[in-house]
Amino acid sequence: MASCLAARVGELIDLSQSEMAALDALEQRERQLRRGAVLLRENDRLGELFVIKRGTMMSYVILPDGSRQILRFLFPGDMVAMSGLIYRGATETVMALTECAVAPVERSLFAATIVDHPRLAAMLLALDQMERVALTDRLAGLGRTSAKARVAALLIEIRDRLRERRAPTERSFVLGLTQEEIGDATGLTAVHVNRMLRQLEDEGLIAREGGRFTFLDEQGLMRAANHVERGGGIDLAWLPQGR
Amino acid sequence: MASCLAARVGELIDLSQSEMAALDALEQRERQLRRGAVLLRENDRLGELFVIKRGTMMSYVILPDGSRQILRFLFPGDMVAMSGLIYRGATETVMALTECAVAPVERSLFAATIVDHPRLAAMLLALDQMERVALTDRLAGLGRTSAKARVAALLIEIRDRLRERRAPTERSFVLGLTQEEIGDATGLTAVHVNRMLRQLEDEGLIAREGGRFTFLDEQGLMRAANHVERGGGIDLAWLPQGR
DNA sequence: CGAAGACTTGATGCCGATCAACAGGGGTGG
DNA sequence: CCACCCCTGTTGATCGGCATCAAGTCTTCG
Repeated sequence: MASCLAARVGELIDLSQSEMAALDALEQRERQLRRGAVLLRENDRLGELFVIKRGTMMSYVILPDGSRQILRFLFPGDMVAMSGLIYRGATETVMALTECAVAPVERSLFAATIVDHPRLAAMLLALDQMERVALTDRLAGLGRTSAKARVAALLIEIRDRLRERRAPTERSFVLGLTQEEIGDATGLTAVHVNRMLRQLEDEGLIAREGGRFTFLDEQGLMRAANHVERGGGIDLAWLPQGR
Repeated sequence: MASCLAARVGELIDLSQSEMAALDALEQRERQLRRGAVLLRENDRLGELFVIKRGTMMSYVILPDGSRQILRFLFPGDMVAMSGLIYRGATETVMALTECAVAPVERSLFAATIVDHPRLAAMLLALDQMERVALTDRLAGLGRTSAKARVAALLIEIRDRLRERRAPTERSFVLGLTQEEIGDATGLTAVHVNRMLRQLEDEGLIAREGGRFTFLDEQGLMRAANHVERGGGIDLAWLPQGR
């Protein structure tokens, strides 16, 4: 399929021909990234933003004391470096977790798309809000939940994101993260992440073999994670007419 | 001044007459809130969003175990319940910290504004990004910094937000939060917040009298907070033409 | 085959939570 | 107008969760 952005947006609304063409146009160019490659580094000046076409990435910041906080995991159809819309320098580092392909988008082209397609502008705002809610959920997790809950929540989040684009029938999935990375995302040490995974395993909530995870007791895992379901009720009736 | 949103956006770009009128139109209605009043509760169905006109508010979630995580503090010109653009139910509770006035905005009017004024739509995206960056900074703080750093960072953040709209010359400010609220924002207990404030005081970084704070050693406080300056370099040259 | 990275497990220590007690103050009702 | 009470702030004592340090295994890749 041509446009990953169109696929993402198309799950929420029916796109017009010209809207689809506009989104396609954003992803004309393509750039390959090898596993571990850095797409952009904090404070890099950047004149473009990116749409992820294939693979998974992550973004993070490094604090003065050298510790790392992973901010988000990125999947096909996600936009990267949107904060470049306002800040001159990148606010986070973005790195490929797997082989990836991204589409660079000039800011001027982005602006033109907003002007020509108001409904797409509204959808971008809406997608931003979904991401903001995901961020606040994680914020609440970091501030107020136990180590076990945070690890469980991360497993669920990644599984759900992977499912969006793959067969939802798969009983298991490959996480694709080291325990150190899980720790940097959840605010824990790699050692403690290991213990929490073992505990989840001992309690019969998950199974592991290599990097592959299986949820044995999905209900129990959700409970352990303090998981809040957000699916219930998307409402886009207010959107303007498509063009 | 009529429109708080116009004031906020106007700090970043020069608005046209018709853009200013459009933003004014969003804030026609006004609703008063008393200190402690709840504007909306998590899971409330809502058909509108709000612009804060006067006062300060906060938004939070309550976790299954009863603990509270404060997600953001809201000031005049901020938009509330933008996540209502996509979720049918509110994702956070919003409460007034002081006497407040808010302007309810119908989603349909919001949509019309986006269509008529593409540059305003782009600015809303940009403002969203500023907020997203603030959120990720706080995420990194919660995940990776000490209790003292988090409290110091909160003091700086609130001071800066208050300064945007008041005399930047004031040496001191009224925080307007209880220590319990500081704790719920930083992921700490009220007791420990108290100790951290005392420590900052003993180290000569801040002074307190009643609810009024003074920064005695701003450099030292920033260092203690792991503060990252984001001001350096706003770039909005890519924006489309105003109408 | 060697080396580096990822995973695992145990021992110990510290930061921040929890429990507890008391002081001050402001609002409310009698 | 006063008495009471609840909320907020303050400080001490103790506890526990997660970090830190350390050692060893397994895997992967050059």
